[in-house]
Amino acid sequence: MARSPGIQIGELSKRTGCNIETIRYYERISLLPAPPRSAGRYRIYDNADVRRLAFIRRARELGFTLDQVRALLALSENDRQGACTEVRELAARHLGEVRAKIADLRALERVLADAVKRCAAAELSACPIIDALSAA
Amino acid sequence: MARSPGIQIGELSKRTGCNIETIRYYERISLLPAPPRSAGRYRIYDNADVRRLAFIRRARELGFTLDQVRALLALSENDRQGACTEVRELAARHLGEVRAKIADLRALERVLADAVKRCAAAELSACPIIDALSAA
DNA sequence: GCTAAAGCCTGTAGCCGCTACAGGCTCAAG
DNA sequence: CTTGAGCCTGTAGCGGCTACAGGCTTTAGC
Repeated sequence: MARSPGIQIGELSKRTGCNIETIRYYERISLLPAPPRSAGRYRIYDNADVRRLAFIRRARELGFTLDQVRALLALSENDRQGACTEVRELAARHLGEVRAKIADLRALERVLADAVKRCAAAELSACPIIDALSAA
Repeated sequence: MARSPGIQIGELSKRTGCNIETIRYYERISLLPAPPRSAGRYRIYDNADVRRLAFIRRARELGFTLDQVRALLALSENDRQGACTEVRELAARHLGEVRAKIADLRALERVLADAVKRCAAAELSACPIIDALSAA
Protein backbone atom coordinates (compact mmCIF):
# COMPACT_ATOMS: atom_id res chain seq x y z
CA MET A 1 0.00 0.00 0.00
CA ALA A 2 1.48 3.37 -1.03
CA ARG A 3 1.98 5.99 1.64
CA SER A 4 -1.09 8.19 1.47
CA PRO A 5 -0.64 11.79 0.53
CA GLY A 6 -1.68 13.90 3.52
CA ILE A 7 -4.71 16.14 3.47
CA GLN A 8 -5.90 19.09 5.48
CA ILE A 9 -8.87 19.17 7.78
CA GLY A 10 -11.14 20.80 5.20
CA GLU A 11 -10.51 18.00 2.74
CA LEU A 12 -11.08 15.39 5.44
CA SER A 13 -14.33 17.13 6.25
CA LYS A 14 -15.41 17.01 2.60
CA ARG A 15 -14.49 13.37 2.14
CA THR A 16 -16.33 12.19 5.22
CA GLY A 17 -19.17 14.67 5.41
CA CYS A 18 -18.11 15.44 8.95
CA ASN A 19 -18.06 19.05 10.14
CA ILE A 20 -14.61 20.55 10.74
CA GLU A 21 -15.51 21.62 14.26
CA THR A 22 -16.72 18.11 14.96
CA ILE A 23 -13.43 16.62 13.75
CA ARG A 24 -11.51 18.83 16.15
CA TYR A 25 -14.00 17.91 18.86
CA TYR A 26 -13.39 14.21 18.21
CA GLU A 27 -9.68 14.81 18.54
CA ARG A 28 -10.19 16.63 21.83
CA ILE A 29 -12.12 13.73 23.28
CA SER A 30 -9.57 11.26 21.87
CA LEU A 31 -11.92 9.59 19.45
CA LEU A 32 -9.51 10.54 16.69
CA PRO A 33 -5.75 10.50 17.30
CA ALA A 34 -3.97 13.86 17.21
CA PRO A 35 -2.47 13.98 13.72
CA PRO A 36 0.98 15.33 12.83
CA ARG A 37 1.18 19.00 11.92
CA SER A 38 2.64 20.99 9.06
CA ALA A 39 5.18 23.75 9.54
CA GLY A 40 2.33 26.19 10.06
CA ARG A 41 0.67 23.93 12.67
CA TYR A 42 -2.01 22.69 10.28
CA ARG A 43 -3.28 19.18 10.95
CA ILE A 44 -2.22 16.62 8.36
CA TYR A 45 -4.41 13.57 7.86
CA ASP A 46 -4.03 10.46 5.73
CA ASN A 47 -6.24 7.72 4.34
CA ALA A 48 -6.32 5.83 7.60
CA ASP A 49 -7.88 8.90 9.22
CA VAL A 50 -10.45 9.12 6.45
CA ARG A 51 -11.40 5.50 7.05
CA ARG A 52 -11.53 5.88 10.80
CA LEU A 53 -13.68 8.99 10.66
CA ALA A 54 -15.99 7.44 8.07
CA PHE A 55 -16.39 4.48 10.40
CA ILE A 56 -17.27 6.81 13.24
CA ARG A 57 -19.79 8.66 11.10
CA ARG A 58 -21.57 5.51 10.03
CA ALA A 59 -21.72 4.22 13.57
CA ARG A 60 -23.14 7.56 14.71
CA GLU A 61 -25.73 7.46 11.96
CA LEU A 62 -26.81 4.12 13.35
CA GLY A 63 -27.34 5.85 16.66
CA PHE A 64 -24.42 4.46 18.63
CA THR A 65 -23.23 6.80 21.38
CA LEU A 66 -19.67 8.09 21.27
CA ASP A 67 -18.73 5.65 24.00
CA GLN A 68 -20.15 2.79 22.01
CA VAL A 69 -18.28 4.03 18.94
CA ARG A 70 -15.11 4.06 20.99
CA ALA A 71 -15.73 0.44 21.94
CA LEU A 72 -16.50 -0.53 18.35
CA LEU A 73 -13.31 1.12 17.16
CA ALA A 74 -11.28 -0.77 19.73
CA LEU A 75 -12.95 -4.04 18.78
CA SER A 76 -12.43 -3.37 15.11
CA GLU A 77 -8.73 -3.06 15.70
CA ASN A 78 -7.96 -6.33 17.37
CA ASP A 79 -8.74 -9.61 15.70
CA ARG A 80 -8.95 -11.36 18.99
CA GLN A 81 -11.15 -14.42 19.25
CA GLY A 82 -14.55 -13.29 20.43
CA ALA A 83 -14.35 -9.69 19.30
CA CYS A 84 -17.16 -10.37 16.89
CA THR A 85 -19.32 -11.69 19.70
CA GLU A 86 -18.73 -8.54 21.71
CA VAL A 87 -19.61 -6.41 18.72
CA ARG A 88 -22.78 -8.35 18.21
CA GLU A 89 -23.74 -7.97 21.85
CA LEU A 90 -23.12 -4.26 21.73
CA ALA A 91 -25.18 -3.91 18.57
CA ALA A 92 -27.94 -6.09 19.95
CA ARG A 93 -28.11 -4.03 23.12
CA HIS A 94 -28.34 -0.88 21.07
CA LEU A 95 -31.00 -2.45 18.91
CA GLY A 96 -32.99 -3.15 22.04
CA GLU A 97 -32.74 0.49 23.05
CA VAL A 98 -33.86 1.61 19.62
CA ARG A 99 -36.85 -0.68 19.79
CA ALA A 100 -37.74 0.58 23.25
CA LYS A 101 -37.61 4.15 22.01
CA ILE A 102 -39.79 3.29 19.06
CA ALA A 103 -42.34 1.75 21.41
CA ASP A 104 -42.28 4.89 23.57
CA LEU A 105 -42.75 7.13 20.59
CA ARG A 106 -45.59 5.03 19.27
CA ALA A 107 -47.41 5.32 22.57
CA LEU A 108 -46.86 9.06 22.36
CA GLU A 109 -48.05 9.13 18.80
CA ARG A 110 -51.31 7.43 19.70
CA VAL A 111 -52.09 9.86 22.50
CA LEU A 112 -51.22 12.88 20.39
CA ALA A 113 -53.08 11.72 17.33
CA ASP A 114 -56.13 11.01 19.42
CA ALA A 115 -56.00 14.41 21.11
CA VAL A 116 -55.63 16.21 17.79
CA LYS A 117 -58.52 14.29 16.33
CA ARG A 118 -60.79 15.06 19.23
CA CYS A 119 -59.73 18.67 19.07
CA ALA A 120 -60.69 18.88 15.41
CA ALA A 121 -64.08 17.42 16.22
CA ALA A 122 -64.86 19.73 19.11
CA GLU A 123 -66.94 22.76 18.21
CA LEU A 124 -68.49 23.95 21.40
CA SER A 125 -66.60 23.13 24.58
CA ALA A 126 -63.09 24.07 25.66
CA CYS A 127 -60.04 22.72 23.87
CA PRO A 128 -59.79 18.97 24.44
CA ILE A 129 -55.99 19.00 24.26
CA ILE A 130 -55.71 21.57 27.00
CA ASP A 131 -58.30 19.62 28.96
CA ALA A 132 -56.31 16.43 28.58
CA LEU A 133 -53.15 18.15 29.80
CA SER A 134 -55.03 19.77 32.68
CA ALA A 135 -56.76 16.66 33.99
CA ALA A 136 -55.12 13.73 35.68
CA MET B 1 -63.02 27.85 45.99
CA ALA B 2 -61.28 27.91 49.37
CA ARG B 3 -57.86 29.49 49.58
CA SER B 4 -55.44 26.59 49.27
CA PRO B 5 -53.14 25.85 52.13
CA GLY B 6 -49.57 26.46 50.97
CA ILE B 7 -47.06 23.68 50.66
CA GLN B 8 -43.30 23.46 50.50
CA ILE B 9 -41.27 22.44 47.52
CA GLY B 10 -40.81 18.86 48.74
CA GLU B 11 -44.55 18.37 48.93
CA LEU B 12 -45.03 19.90 45.49
CA SER B 13 -42.39 17.52 44.23
CA LYS B 14 -44.21 14.53 45.73
CA ARG B 15 -47.60 15.56 44.41
CA THR B 16 -46.41 16.10 40.87
CA GLY B 17 -43.61 13.56 40.62
CA CYS B 18 -41.33 16.36 39.54
CA ASN B 19 -37.80 16.53 40.94
CA ILE B 20 -37.10 19.38 43.37
CA GLU B 21 -34.12 20.57 41.39
CA THR B 22 -36.25 20.57 38.27
CA ILE B 23 -38.91 22.69 39.96
CA ARG B 24 -36.29 25.30 40.86
CA TYR B 25 -34.96 25.05 37.33
CA TYR B 26 -38.42 25.73 35.91
CA GLU B 27 -38.66 28.76 38.13
CA ARG B 28 -35.29 30.01 36.94
CA ILE B 29 -36.35 29.80 33.31
CA SER B 30 -39.71 31.38 34.15
CA LEU B 31 -41.80 28.36 33.33
CA LEU B 32 -43.14 28.51 36.86
CA PRO B 33 -43.76 31.86 38.57
CA ALA B 34 -41.56 32.68 41.54
CA PRO B 35 -43.73 31.82 44.53
CA PRO B 36 -44.00 33.81 47.77
CA ARG B 37 -41.61 32.88 50.55
CA SER B 38 -41.95 32.01 54.19
CA ALA B 39 -40.13 33.90 56.95
CA GLY B 40 -37.18 31.57 56.46
CA ARG B 41 -37.12 32.12 52.68
CA TYR B 42 -38.77 28.80 51.89
CA ARG B 43 -40.88 28.73 48.75
CA ILE B 44 -44.63 28.45 49.39
CA TYR B 45 -46.80 26.90 46.71
CA ASP B 46 -50.55 26.42 46.40
CA ASN B 47 -52.97 24.30 44.42
CA ALA B 48 -52.66 26.45 41.33
CA ASP B 49 -48.94 25.67 41.28
CA VAL B 50 -49.65 21.96 41.64
CA ARG B 51 -51.98 22.15 38.67
CA ARG B 52 -49.60 24.17 36.57
CA LEU B 53 -46.65 21.89 37.26
CA ALA B 54 -48.74 18.78 36.62
CA PHE B 55 -49.75 20.30 33.30
CA ILE B 56 -46.11 20.88 32.45
CA ARG B 57 -45.17 17.33 33.40
CA ARG B 58 -47.85 15.81 31.24
CA ALA B 59 -46.91 17.96 28.29
CA ARG B 60 -43.26 16.97 28.75
CA GLU B 61 -44.24 13.31 28.89
CA LEU B 62 -45.89 13.81 25.54
CA GLY B 63 -42.56 15.03 24.25
CA PHE B 64 -43.31 18.75 23.91
CA THR B 65 -40.22 20.95 24.27
CA LEU B 66 -40.10 23.49 27.06
CA ASP B 67 -40.79 26.24 24.55
CA GLN B 68 -43.84 24.39 23.30
CA VAL B 69 -44.96 23.88 26.88
CA ARG B 70 -44.61 27.60 27.44
CA ALA B 71 -46.83 28.23 24.44
CA LEU B 72 -49.38 25.67 25.60
CA LEU B 73 -49.50 27.25 29.04
CA ALA B 74 -50.10 30.67 27.55
CA LEU B 75 -52.83 29.30 25.29
CA SER B 76 -54.43 27.46 28.17
CA GLU B 77 -54.75 30.69 30.06
CA ASN B 78 -56.65 32.80 27.59
CA ASP B 79 -59.99 31.71 26.27
CA ARG B 80 -59.56 33.76 23.16
CA GLN B 81 -61.34 32.63 20.06
CA GLY B 82 -58.98 30.43 18.10
CA ALA B 83 -56.74 29.38 20.96
CA CYS B 84 -57.93 25.84 20.43
CA THR B 85 -56.91 26.01 16.80
CA GLU B 86 -53.44 27.14 17.74
CA VAL B 87 -53.15 24.35 20.26
CA ARG B 88 -54.22 21.85 17.68
CA GLU B 89 -51.68 23.15 15.20
CA LEU B 90 -48.93 22.98 17.76
CA ALA B 91 -49.86 19.45 18.70
CA ALA B 92 -50.21 18.40 15.07
CA ARG B 93 -46.77 19.79 14.26
CA HIS B 94 -45.32 17.91 17.19
CA LEU B 95 -47.12 14.77 16.10
CA GLY B 96 -45.46 15.14 12.72
CA GLU B 97 -42.07 15.34 14.37
CA VAL B 98 -42.78 12.28 16.46
CA ARG B 99 -43.78 10.36 13.36
CA ALA B 100 -40.66 11.46 11.55
CA LYS B 101 -38.52 10.29 14.43
CA ILE B 102 -40.31 6.95 14.50
CA ALA B 103 -39.61 6.53 10.79
CA ASP B 104 -35.93 7.34 11.36
CA LEU B 105 -35.66 4.86 14.17
CA ARG B 106 -37.41 2.18 12.19
CA ALA B 107 -34.90 2.56 9.37
CA LEU B 108 -32.15 2.30 11.98
CA GLU B 109 -33.79 -0.72 13.48
CA ARG B 110 -33.85 -2.54 10.16
CA VAL B 111 -30.18 -1.93 9.47
CA LEU B 112 -29.15 -2.92 12.98
CA ALA B 113 -31.33 -6.02 13.10
CA ASP B 114 -30.00 -7.13 9.75
CA ALA B 115 -26.39 -6.59 10.82
CA VAL B 116 -26.88 -8.49 14.05
CA LYS B 117 -28.54 -11.36 12.20
CA ARG B 118 -25.75 -11.61 9.66
CA CYS B 119 -23.24 -11.45 12.48
CA ALA B 120 -24.87 -14.36 14.26
CA ALA B 121 -24.78 -16.36 11.04
CA ALA B 122 -21.13 -15.71 10.27
CA GLU B 123 -18.77 -18.40 11.45
CA LEU B 124 -15.64 -18.03 9.43
CA SER B 125 -14.95 -14.57 8.09
CA ALA B 126 -14.45 -11.27 9.89
CA CYS B 127 -17.24 -9.60 11.84
CA PRO B 128 -19.98 -8.46 9.42
CA ILE B 129 -20.95 -5.55 11.62
CA ILE B 130 -17.46 -4.15 11.65
CA ASP B 131 -17.27 -4.76 7.93
CA ALA B 132 -20.48 -2.88 7.37
CA LEU B 133 -19.22 0.05 9.36
CA SER B 134 -15.87 -0.02 7.57
CA ALA B 135 -17.19 -0.18 4.03
CA ALA B 136 -18.95 2.57 2.16
C1' DG C 1 -32.79 24.37 76.35
C1' DC C 2 -29.93 21.67 73.28
C1' DT C 3 -28.82 18.76 69.61
C1' DA C 4 -29.37 16.17 65.64
C1' DA C 5 -31.58 15.25 61.38
C1' DA C 6 -34.29 16.45 57.66
C1' DG C 7 -35.40 19.80 54.72
C1' DC C 8 -34.67 23.96 52.43
C1' DC C 9 -31.56 27.75 50.26
C1' DT C 10 -28.13 29.72 46.50
C1' DG C 11 -24.79 29.17 43.10
C1' DT C 12 -22.12 26.64 40.12
C1' DA C 13 -20.62 22.85 37.24
C1' DG C 14 -21.51 18.71 34.70
C1' DC C 15 -23.94 15.54 31.31
C1' DC C 16 -24.21 14.52 25.64
C1' DG C 17 -22.76 15.74 21.10
C1' DC C 18 -21.97 18.94 18.97
C1' DT C 19 -22.04 24.08 17.08
C1' DA C 20 -20.70 28.81 16.96
C1' DC C 21 -18.25 32.22 17.76
C1' DA C 22 -13.85 35.68 18.57
C1' DG C 23 -9.52 36.86 17.51
C1' DG C 24 -5.57 35.44 15.50
C1' DC C 25 -2.21 32.92 12.18
C1' DT C 26 -0.75 30.80 7.34
C1' DC C 27 -0.78 30.22 2.72
C1' DA C 28 -1.67 30.76 -2.29
C1' DA C 29 -3.21 33.73 -6.10
C1' DG C 30 -3.31 37.99 -8.48
C1' DC D 1 1.81 43.49 -1.34
C1' DT D 2 -2.65 42.71 -0.48
C1' DT D 3 -6.59 40.05 -0.30
C1' DG D 4 -9.14 36.13 0.79
C1' DA D 5 -9.67 31.45 2.03
C1' DG D 6 -8.45 28.36 5.13
C1' DC D 7 -6.61 27.02 9.36
C1' DC D 8 -5.54 27.68 14.59
C1' DT D 9 -6.91 27.96 19.88
C1' DG D 10 -10.05 28.73 23.43
C1' DT D 11 -14.39 29.49 25.20
C1' DA D 12 -19.38 29.57 25.51
C1' DG D 13 -23.84 28.00 24.17
C1' DC D 14 -27.78 24.63 23.04
C1' DG D 15 -31.82 21.51 25.81
C1' DG D 16 -33.31 19.75 29.89
C1' DC D 17 -32.09 18.62 33.43
C1' DT D 18 -28.97 16.64 37.54
C1' DA D 19 -25.59 16.88 41.13
C1' DC D 20 -23.03 18.79 44.01
C1' DA D 21 -20.91 22.23 47.92
C1' DG D 22 -21.61 24.88 51.63
C1' DG D 23 -24.82 27.04 54.14
C1' DC D 24 -29.51 28.23 56.71
C1' DT D 25 -34.26 26.76 58.99
C1' DT D 26 -37.32 23.93 61.03
C1' DT D 27 -38.89 20.01 63.64
C1' DA D 28 -38.49 16.16 66.93
C1' DG D 29 -36.67 13.97 70.78
C1' DC D 30 -34.27 14.14 75.12
